Amino acid sequence: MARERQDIALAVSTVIFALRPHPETGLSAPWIPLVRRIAAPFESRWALPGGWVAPRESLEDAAARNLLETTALEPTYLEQLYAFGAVDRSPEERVVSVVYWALVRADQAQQSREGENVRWFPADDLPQLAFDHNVIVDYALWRLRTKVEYSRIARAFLGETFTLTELREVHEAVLQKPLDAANFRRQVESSGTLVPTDSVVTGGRHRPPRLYRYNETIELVDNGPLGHEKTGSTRVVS
Amino acid sequence: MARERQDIALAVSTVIFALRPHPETGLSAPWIPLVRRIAAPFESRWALPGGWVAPRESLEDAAARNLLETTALEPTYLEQLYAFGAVDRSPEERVVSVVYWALVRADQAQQSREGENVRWFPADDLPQLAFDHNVIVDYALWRLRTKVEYSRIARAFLGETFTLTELREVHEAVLQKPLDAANFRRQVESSGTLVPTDSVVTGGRHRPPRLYRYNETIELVDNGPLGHEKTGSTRVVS
DNA sequence: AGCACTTAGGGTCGCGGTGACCAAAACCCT
DNA sequence: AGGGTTTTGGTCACCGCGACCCTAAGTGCT
Repeated sequence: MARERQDIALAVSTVIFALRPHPETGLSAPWIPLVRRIAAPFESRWALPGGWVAPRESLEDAAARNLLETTALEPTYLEQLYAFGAVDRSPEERVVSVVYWALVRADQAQQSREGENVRWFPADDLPQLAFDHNVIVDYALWRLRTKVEYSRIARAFLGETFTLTELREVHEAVLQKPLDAANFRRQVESSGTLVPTDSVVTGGRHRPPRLYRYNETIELVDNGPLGHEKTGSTRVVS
Repeated sequence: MARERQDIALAVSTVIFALRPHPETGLSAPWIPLVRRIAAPFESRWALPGGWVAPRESLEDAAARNLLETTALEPTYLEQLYAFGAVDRSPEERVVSVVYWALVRADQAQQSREGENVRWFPADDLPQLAFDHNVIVDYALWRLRTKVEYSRIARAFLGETFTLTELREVHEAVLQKPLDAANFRRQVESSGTLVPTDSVVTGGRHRPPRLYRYNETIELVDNGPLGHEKTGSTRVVS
């Protein structure tokens, strides 16, 4: 089964989500960082951060590396989204892109050097992007919204401990709709994914809320075909 | 952003499901075809059908083509599963495999020339396969089972029209558990995905069941990022 | 013809989860 | 001390689902 030269370039791109106040509503909403292309094709258009896969790194490692290089971000969550392989996605060259999606905390997003070539945009209000990247972002947004309801990815937007209101606000930001505080509490309590700590947060002019942490002994519903083993050198911080 | 030679081979493999009676229980269950490798690495091991992506064909087209070439099958359903890209998946060469999963009807599976190099196995009882293919099949099976509950993929195992009992038996075969006939009926009826025809099936020694067909006007819940547009020359038969 | 048999198809009922809404608790600030 | 604000718990109607029962309508046998 000898193989001829394929001349198919293998790229990795990542849709990175962080939560920030939306410029219009003022409510927290998903934002993503884009990089401005400085070469053809689609020169000067905004595009997803990405790059080529090195010969001796896994796809996930490539995604994490490109993320770090272009936006200086280390995600708290990273998952494969889809492999895009239409023949005419890129003019001239044949490029297959394996796209990942990632979540970062707001404080991490602050650190990312924003400038002429990297800028954050509200995920629901993007300019026309290079390649098929608008379609990709829409799909990533759909996955984020469906998955936040049955998985535990909201933790990736939060610190080690958090109040139920903070967790609820993450869900509200992702789903873009208000949730009943009391019902939300019961849901997460009965799901068993949360463990109450002994501490509460004082200082607000209201009843001090309890701090919770995630129950590490519970499995994620769906963490892909590779289960839990981290491949290669990727380290997902908790 | 000049790119060096990557020397990463891009392959496509497919997990093909058909329903057949299980050798032990006798009940209908998922089977998949495997091909025997005739070259290193993993020579003489069973493996998923697949091959290299041609420079000017989409990933989906490549999957459909390899399917046809190796097993003479045309799937009624074809969807991307995952891109596997660990560095050491294949000894020697660096191979990234975009894996698809497909559904074929039992009568189609009959046609597939079975022989020394192609054989069907019960999906839950496989030998040790080449590469990471055991993991891949397990993941595909998981996807099939979760998706049959909220999507309409069961139609891919059936003909144009079918009775509710036939549809239920497909679900039972996939989920490997019996379902209540009355409750199943209400579920699919209230979902609106089915349209009753005027015909019934006579000949059985019992009340003749009505034939149904799928409601084409209803959208699939999740058909991937590319929506419904068929890319390239892939023709998925109905 | 009539009866037995078999599957189709419909009815009922209890349970659990969800959402809408209300009420109390606990803290801060004035 | 009292008002304001958020947390936290309670109630209740509703819906979907599963378990279970019953009737409908054919075939084939006697």
